[in-house]
Amino acid sequence: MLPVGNILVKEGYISIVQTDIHGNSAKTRKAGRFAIPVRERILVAAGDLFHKQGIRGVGVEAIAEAAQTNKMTLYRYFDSKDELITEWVRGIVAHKEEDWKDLNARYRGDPQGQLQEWSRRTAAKLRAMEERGSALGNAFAELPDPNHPARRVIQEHKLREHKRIVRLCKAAGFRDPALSANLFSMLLEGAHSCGTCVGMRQIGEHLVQVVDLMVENNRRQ
Amino acid sequence: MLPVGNILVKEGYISIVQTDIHGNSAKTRKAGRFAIPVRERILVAAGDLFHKQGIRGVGVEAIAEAAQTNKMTLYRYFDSKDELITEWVRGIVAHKEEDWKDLNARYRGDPQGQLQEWSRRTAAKLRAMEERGSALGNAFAELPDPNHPARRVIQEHKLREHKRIVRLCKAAGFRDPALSANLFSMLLEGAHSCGTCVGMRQIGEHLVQVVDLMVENNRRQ
DNA sequence: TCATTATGTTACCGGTCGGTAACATGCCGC
DNA sequence: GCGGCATGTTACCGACCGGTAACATAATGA
Repeated sequence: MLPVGNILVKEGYISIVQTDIHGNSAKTRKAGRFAIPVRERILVAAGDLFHKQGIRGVGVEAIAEAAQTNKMTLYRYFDSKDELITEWVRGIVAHKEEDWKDLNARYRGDPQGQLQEWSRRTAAKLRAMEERGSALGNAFAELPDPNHPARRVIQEHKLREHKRIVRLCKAAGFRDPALSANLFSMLLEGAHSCGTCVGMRQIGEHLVQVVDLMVENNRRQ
Repeated sequence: MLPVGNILVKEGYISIVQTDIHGNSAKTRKAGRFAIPVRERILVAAGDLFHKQGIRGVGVEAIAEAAQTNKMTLYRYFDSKDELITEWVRGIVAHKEEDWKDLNARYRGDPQGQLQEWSRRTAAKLRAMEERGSALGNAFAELPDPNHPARRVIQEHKLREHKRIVRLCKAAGFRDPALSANLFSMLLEGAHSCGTCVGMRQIGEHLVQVVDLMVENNRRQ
């Protein structure tokens, strides 16, 4: 069991526990209050299962169980499974965009630095990933319906991300910003799929190397 | 209706027809023989639907209908849906490896040329794709079970493909073949996901440009 | 023509899934 | 302690899905 905050990972399933004032774990109490509110627990559990077993491969019942609650409560917080999926995706996207903002704050006025640091962070995520690929990428593949709200959220996010990269390439003075940006995007996206056969660690390292080389080449020219 | 050989595409579903000696379409005959054998028709229909609606999003009944046959006949040719999926994946993989062989024959002893031509062919496929991404990539995302035969087929294929690229990079005399090969793989794989937000045409063109640049740089050095 | 073989038809099975209703139980603030 | 409110429990519904059995029909070849 690997403690991660209040979330314990056990046998591939997450379970969320809490100890009350007397040190009794929530599991021993019949209906104890949890440190993490239900809604969030459900989202965490859903995300974990969605990512591991595929969105369509996991039922709401299993999600509720993994979140230490039940189906009824789940449906009191989410109108439907599709809404739960969408909310989950929204969370990931929000987190990534927070990451971009943080990057922008730390490397203000240094577009090259931002690109390099982003590649380093991506490499770190790849290293921590192992096995199954990108959550957003998989979700996108699993939701073919162009009208599915979650799919739209992913699509819009990818577009924003790409525009951000184009902006950075322009600011960094790349000779052909559109081409450079596409190159960066292809590398960043491709690393996830390639990692499954080359190994996440190596692909991460090489991603960083290539990005560093590109930036260096651009500086010298 | 867009005629593609004996396969007609209508309203997103494929239907396979044939005219007999007297010019009567198979549809008018109650149980006419088809030019394309049932098994192949099922595979084509399954592939089309799998790719468009997702593997888990389409039922065997719908596949049988799209193939102008019925569920019973489908199960006479395939033991299970999973086997049908696997057979379909095997077909795609075989086709891609044929493509590699053809490349090797046409550009024998010219590894740079092979890499460039492969990028051009990939770009052409991207252009013809539009909308939904790579069939293999999506299938891989939709089959999380590491023991699923289809997943293994994809995995092994990706590995072979990557090894082939490494071999080409070595033969082409790239300074760091492992890194160059990973770069190529990332580009090739990433192009499919990026295409959905940048546009398949542009991403294809830029893919070719980048690969050409890499080869050129390698030649000059 | 007749028997064989391939295909179509219908009906069904068990299981799962998303989603809901009705009610029971616990928790907390007053 | 009591009442309101969040949560848990159980049972259920209709729909769909993968897969099978039994039988009917059509094409083919001898």
